[in-house]
Amino acid sequence: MADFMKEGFLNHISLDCVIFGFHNNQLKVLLLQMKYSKEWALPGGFVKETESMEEAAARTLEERTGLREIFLQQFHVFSEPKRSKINHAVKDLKNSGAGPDEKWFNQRFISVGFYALVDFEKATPMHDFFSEKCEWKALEEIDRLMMDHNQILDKALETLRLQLSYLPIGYNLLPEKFTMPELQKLYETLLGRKLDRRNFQRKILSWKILNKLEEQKKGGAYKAPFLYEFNLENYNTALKEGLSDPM
Amino acid sequence: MADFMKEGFLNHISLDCVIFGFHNNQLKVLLLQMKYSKEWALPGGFVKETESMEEAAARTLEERTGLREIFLQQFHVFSEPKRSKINHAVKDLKNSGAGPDEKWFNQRFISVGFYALVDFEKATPMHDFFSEKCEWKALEEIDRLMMDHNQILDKALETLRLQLSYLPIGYNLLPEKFTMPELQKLYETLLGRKLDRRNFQRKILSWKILNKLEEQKKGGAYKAPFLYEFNLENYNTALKEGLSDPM
DNA sequence: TCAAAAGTGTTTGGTTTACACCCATGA
DNA sequence: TCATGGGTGTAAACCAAACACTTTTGA
Repeated sequence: MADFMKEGFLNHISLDCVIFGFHNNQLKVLLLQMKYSKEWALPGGFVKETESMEEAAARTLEERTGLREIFLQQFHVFSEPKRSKINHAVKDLKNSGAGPDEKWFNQRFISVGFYALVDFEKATPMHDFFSEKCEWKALEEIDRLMMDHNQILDKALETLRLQLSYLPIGYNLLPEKFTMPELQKLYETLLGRKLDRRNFQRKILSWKILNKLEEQKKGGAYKAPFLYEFNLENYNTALKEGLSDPM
Repeated sequence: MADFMKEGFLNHISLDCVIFGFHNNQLKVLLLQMKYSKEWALPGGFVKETESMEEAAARTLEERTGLREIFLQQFHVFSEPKRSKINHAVKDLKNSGAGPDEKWFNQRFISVGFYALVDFEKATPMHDFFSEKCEWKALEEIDRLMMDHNQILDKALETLRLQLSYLPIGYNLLPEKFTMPELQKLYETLLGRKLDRRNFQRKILSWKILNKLEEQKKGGAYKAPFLYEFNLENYNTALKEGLSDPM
């Protein structure tokens, strides 16, 4: 493990991933708990000499979740010289006797933030060499994170909310088939407020990114809601061209 | 000049600035012409060990224009491993006998793109050590740029257009006092389409970011338009909080 | 048969778009 | 005096927000 410290990875450059999932009507984020300090942190990674940032982020995402071909987007660069000391000094590896890692982690990193939207059910959380746990945490239960990771998370959320108005969201966050109330819950959770059922449905349907299917949910009590799936062709078009135009 | 090659600057990390100005009803961009290859390029820079990316970008902007306290914002990271070879190999410094610079420029750079909006009249274009000219170019007259700088410029424009719908724009791009038709021309140029005079005025005024002044323009033929200035207090509030909310 | 959730349509109000007339100025 | 650009108001169209009734289901 220690050999990547010297060869093959670019100095000074890292990335952090804010991986969002949706479960039990809650927005969740995948976090790692570090081995020594027990601090919680966003999954991060470094960039190989042959990779673009996007490829490095996709690799990191795959290493932590097993997932590929995921919506993954850079949203901000975090570059304060003291950013590694923002919450408290990194007691973790620096004082852990980790040996050759120490030099690597002691350098200054400029980190590119990425966010990803993944299917909670399909992800298999896997921790890395420096952490002992990898878990989904609901937004509300997230407290202090390592370094400036709280800021990174906040910025990711802010970006996600902004994108909600001009990009389709939901594919990768929801299972293949889902109901309109489920999709609405997702939007409500992301926006942090209630939406009108009927107006929501009208608006979403006007985007033509859904295919309506048959009935469902013997499991659920009360009237069975219809199932929908994303119309990937239209969905991807909307991803490229946006849902509405400015001004 | 050559000493920064080794000490004080971070390896692998650079920044490029897309500096927009507005003059003669045209959107212009500040470009450098390189000494040897004669290629045109965006002004770029590197990051000192003690600087954030934002500070490095502000320094670069000041070095090329003499301006400080300018609207300056990161918009994307360009990280393709081969990005320096996208238009054609950098014949420039690599084959120029520049000596110690050669190693520095031959490394792979991950570049953070920034864009700035500046007052054309106040800027004093100054070229750097590697270039022989620094000039404003209207968008239409910009042809082939060095490396991936065409992509960087395109992405900057795209970002600027998006921001137009939720951020106030114009302060720093226009002189202190300006007329409504001038502001409209700016918007039309940025958006690339004509807008209705009356609707435009109503919309802008509803944002409460302008102060109306007295008459003007003995210089101009025909009816003299009113002058406006930005109401900085409201302008800055709008910058922070946005002009409209999504969904 | 009732409570809770889901399906659907209509009314209303605000915003955006389209459009026309008058005024000031220099040629 | 006329062509050009600038100032202003109003009607129509469109979209978003508010809202109510019916259906289904399990208890």
